[in-house]
Amino acid sequence: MSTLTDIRPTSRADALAETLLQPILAGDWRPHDRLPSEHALAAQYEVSRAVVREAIARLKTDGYVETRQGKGAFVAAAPGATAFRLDNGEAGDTHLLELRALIEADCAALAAERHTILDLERLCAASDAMRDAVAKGGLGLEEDIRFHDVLAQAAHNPALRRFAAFIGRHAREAMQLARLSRLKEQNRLAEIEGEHQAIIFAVSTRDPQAARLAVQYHIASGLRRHGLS
Amino acid sequence: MSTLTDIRPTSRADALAETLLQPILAGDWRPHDRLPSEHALAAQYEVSRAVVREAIARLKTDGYVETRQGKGAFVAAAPGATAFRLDNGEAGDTHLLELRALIEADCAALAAERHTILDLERLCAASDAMRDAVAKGGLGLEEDIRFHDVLAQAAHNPALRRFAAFIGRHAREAMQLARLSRLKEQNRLAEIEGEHQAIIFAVSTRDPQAARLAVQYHIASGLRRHGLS
DNA sequence: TGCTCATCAGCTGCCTGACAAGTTAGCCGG
DNA sequence: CCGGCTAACTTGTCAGGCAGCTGATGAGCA
Repeated sequence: MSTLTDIRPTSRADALAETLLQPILAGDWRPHDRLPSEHALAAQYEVSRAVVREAIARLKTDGYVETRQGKGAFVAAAPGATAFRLDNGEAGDTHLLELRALIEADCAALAAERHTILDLERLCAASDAMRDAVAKGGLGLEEDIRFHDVLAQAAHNPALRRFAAFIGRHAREAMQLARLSRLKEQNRLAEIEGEHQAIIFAVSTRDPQAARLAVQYHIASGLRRHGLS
Repeated sequence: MSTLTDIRPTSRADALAETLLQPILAGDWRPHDRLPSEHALAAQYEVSRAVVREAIARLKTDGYVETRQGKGAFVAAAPGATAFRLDNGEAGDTHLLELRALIEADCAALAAERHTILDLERLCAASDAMRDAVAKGGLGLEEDIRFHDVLAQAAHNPALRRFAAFIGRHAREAMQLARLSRLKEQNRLAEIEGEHQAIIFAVSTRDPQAARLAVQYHIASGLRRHGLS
């Protein structure tokens, strides 16, 4: 009945986890509903109990199901509430890049309001480090990441900073599809430097709106540089 | 050597996953490093291979390790990049509530630029539904969630909408600690209705800045109503 | 010497069967 | 009718084994 034994996209456990997730996402299995027992699932999908356990373990870590020894497995009260996951197909999505731009702009706006002297010094240092890296012939990718993290740090909101790092990493992966290295040939790395300076200036003048606009321009320019706009 | 067999915080697999996560987070195990084999880990921590497999499966779904059949398990290139997870202790954090306010404001700003007639109709319908629910003596919690989701939908960015739902759920959990039901006694549910109307108006006039401010005021008022500001 | 290729040890993926521990429902005796 | 006990579930854990894949080793050949 099942095709799990025939096609194997990844592993049996992954496939089964995906299969079991559907009724939960679709709402066919409501919160607090009991899932079939591991034994029943193993029989139904023609896999061993170990595979079922691994699939359920994955759904557990994602917060979709909860298990209690002796009682069974249940759909969690708030399915999917523990982790925010980006689909693989979503990488490279323009919506993802836009979300990153919004978050970074929020970081800049908050940074404009709350930054300390130390934050400004760190921002300048990060910008200088990137300029040096570019001057030495590198791409300055690590330094660019560092600059944006320092900006997020200046917003003084750890949750925001963590999410900015998370979304930024995915957005960068998406952009790498567009051949980062060719930026070097076109000598456009200097543009980035100038945009970073504009962000620092907007933040230093404690102008949230200007900081937001500076970041939005910076991200949009990045997309244009990568031919993604 | 190990205490896993003595104390059991949750399950052996959970405990082992936590144990194995530490060297990764601390940087002792660098990306692309190979983990000890399942057999070696089972011997080292005095558990069965099934427990080791389940622990590693959990680290896999969180994106900390990758496994390849015949080669072994390796620290992922970008540990923790696949899922954004909120610690339990973070619920109720003011930083989390602020992050939610930023995201909702972004939703409103985008909605102001991109909303369609249908979006406006849905917004009004959601607002009406909440007013009806309150009129009938309810709290209108479900309807309130619906209103904010419709607003996020009007931004026409699925990734943003998903994250808004994710962060909103956590923020609501945090606020429930502050006894939502006492809002009813103080007859403050009408305030929410008015603030929703203000958001709808700002969106309908296609004024991103006004929409952003309207949401920020709405969230801040919500915090004040719950005594969290 | 240098190259090719078969063999093999080790690893993960998966399976089977079993026991331990917790829960629940029903039966039985009072 | 009620309370306690048992039996039949459930998940958690264990042991052992086979299959498929990988990398290295070493024999054989040019």
